[in-house]
Amino acid sequence: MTRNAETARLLYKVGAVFRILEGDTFRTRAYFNAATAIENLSDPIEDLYSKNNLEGIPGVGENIRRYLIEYIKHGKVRHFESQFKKVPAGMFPLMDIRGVGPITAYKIAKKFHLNDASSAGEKLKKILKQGRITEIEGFKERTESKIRKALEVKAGGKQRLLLAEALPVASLFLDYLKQSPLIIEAEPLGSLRRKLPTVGDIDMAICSQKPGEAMTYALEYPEIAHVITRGDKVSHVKLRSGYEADIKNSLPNQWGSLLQHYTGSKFHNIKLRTKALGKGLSLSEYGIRKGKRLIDFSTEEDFYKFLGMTYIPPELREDHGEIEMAVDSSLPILVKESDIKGDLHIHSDFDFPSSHDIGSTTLTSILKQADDYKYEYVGISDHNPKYTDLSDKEKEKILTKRRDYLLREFQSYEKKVKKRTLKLLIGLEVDIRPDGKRALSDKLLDTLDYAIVAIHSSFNLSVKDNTLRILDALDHPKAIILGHPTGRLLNQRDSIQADWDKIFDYCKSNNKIIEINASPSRLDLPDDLIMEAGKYGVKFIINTDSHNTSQMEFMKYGVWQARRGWAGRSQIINTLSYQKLQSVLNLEK
DNA sequence: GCCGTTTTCGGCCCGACTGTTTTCAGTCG
Repeated sequence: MTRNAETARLLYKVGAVFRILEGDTFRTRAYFNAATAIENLSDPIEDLYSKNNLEGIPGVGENIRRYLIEYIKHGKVRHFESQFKKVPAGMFPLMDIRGVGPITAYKIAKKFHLNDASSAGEKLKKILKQGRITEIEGFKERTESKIRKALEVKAGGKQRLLLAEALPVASLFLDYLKQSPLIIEAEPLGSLRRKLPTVGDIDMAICSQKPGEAMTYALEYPEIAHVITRGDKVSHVKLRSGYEADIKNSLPNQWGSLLQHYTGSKFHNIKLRTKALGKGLSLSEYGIRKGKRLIDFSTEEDFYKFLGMTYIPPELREDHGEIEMAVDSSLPILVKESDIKGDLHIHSDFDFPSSHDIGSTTLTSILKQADDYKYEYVGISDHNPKYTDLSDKEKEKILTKRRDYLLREFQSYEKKVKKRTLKLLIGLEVDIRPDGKRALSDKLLDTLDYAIVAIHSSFNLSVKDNTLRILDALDHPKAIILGHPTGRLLNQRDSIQADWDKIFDYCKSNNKIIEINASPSRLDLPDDLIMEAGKYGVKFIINTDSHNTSQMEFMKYGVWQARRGWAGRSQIINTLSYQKLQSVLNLEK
């Protein structure tokens, strides 16, 4: 568990205790809100603390901030510890079960003396087996079976899905839904629609004149393993693939309100509704209530327009200032997939002693794919030759051979298609060594059109060392792109620690380009850092890092990621024409 | 406990679904 997740969990626990001890739902909500906000931070909370930035966390006020500082400094909070002693510790793990909140967990833990967090789960299973849950007042057989079912679902649960794993699952579901004449429209919702790099479950909206019948049809989807909750308006199911899905239902005249409501994010909606309340308007998935009148919205555009705002693209709906800017009509015009004119991070199948994996498809098929996408240029950037084991002479030989091979293939492709529109650039992805040296000599670097420098080892260095090694590695005219900057692998490896302000400042001053790596398991730079870099005026390039031709379609994930970071076309250099790109990369004509 | 285009006091997004009761509490997103 990351430090942020641990901190969030602590606050959830405290909130739960206040719910039990004082019945104060608002104080509980305050702690839960703070916990959610910290969970969603992408900077580690200790970094914010050391930069004196804790004030910026929404929902964290003076009191919680003080407790957080105590927690960061000492690993615990005295006030919290004394509160925890007043409830059985076994209640907390029970709250991880769907449908079990603070009060249910407390009642179970209290009744059966679950005073130890580590054994509470096993003890609960035993109690369920013996059918003893009904000994608690107000708990009948249905509650018992609900908890039992939730435990089964939890046991078969999976971690968050990559967006690229979720979209195909969603798309099959959409195909099924759209087959029915009852269903006029179907759309993904939630984090899937906001294009978060990972999503928790697969939410679907359906639009029908006969919502009840449409829901019945949706629940007959053969991929549904079982229905967890079922309603005319909302149902929750578990798919055979192990993933959970929500299905929401709407009439056509309320379709816009429904999409808006369930696309979220939660923070975006809370801000929107709080602001609307000030004008005497109450927002819901059914529309906007003004006094006794409910106003319908069949499109989201009309919904936002009624509130005096321009349309806010789903990728921006995180309460990062988009609501205020939509009121002023000052939202940025975001980059689109059709703006992209090339991809400079593609690995070819040229076979040599490479420091990392080589690509698996020929240059010809890469060029053909690029032509299909109507690109103006592609750049091949294989990994550098092995750093050790090879002499500089041998490396030079390899790189010359590679250049000859690529040019020969390129010319033969041009002849075949009888046109000369697509341009080829020959680059290289060069390792940043732990000490900041590049894994290629300056002399060989000069033979390239450009180099992408990137970290591939020693991810756990200090903030200072990582910052220094990145700045050192960029200090050469050909080392112009910083590849997958944080090195994160979603669900697998955290981002490196570095002083990003310093790096962005350097990039802006020295015309270095930051890569937004579109590989679905990377999506690196993270969205909040894209926003941060954007404030410095740094330019980006969206690259796929393709190791075979089929991965070139990942460009759309990079574009979505850029949009989540508020990036417009003018900030992305691979929206430029080839001529302008040459000047950005300092290429001789 | 948080927070401010009715505010430093007095509200706190909004509604669905479930279970146990018949008007509501708990949980979820």
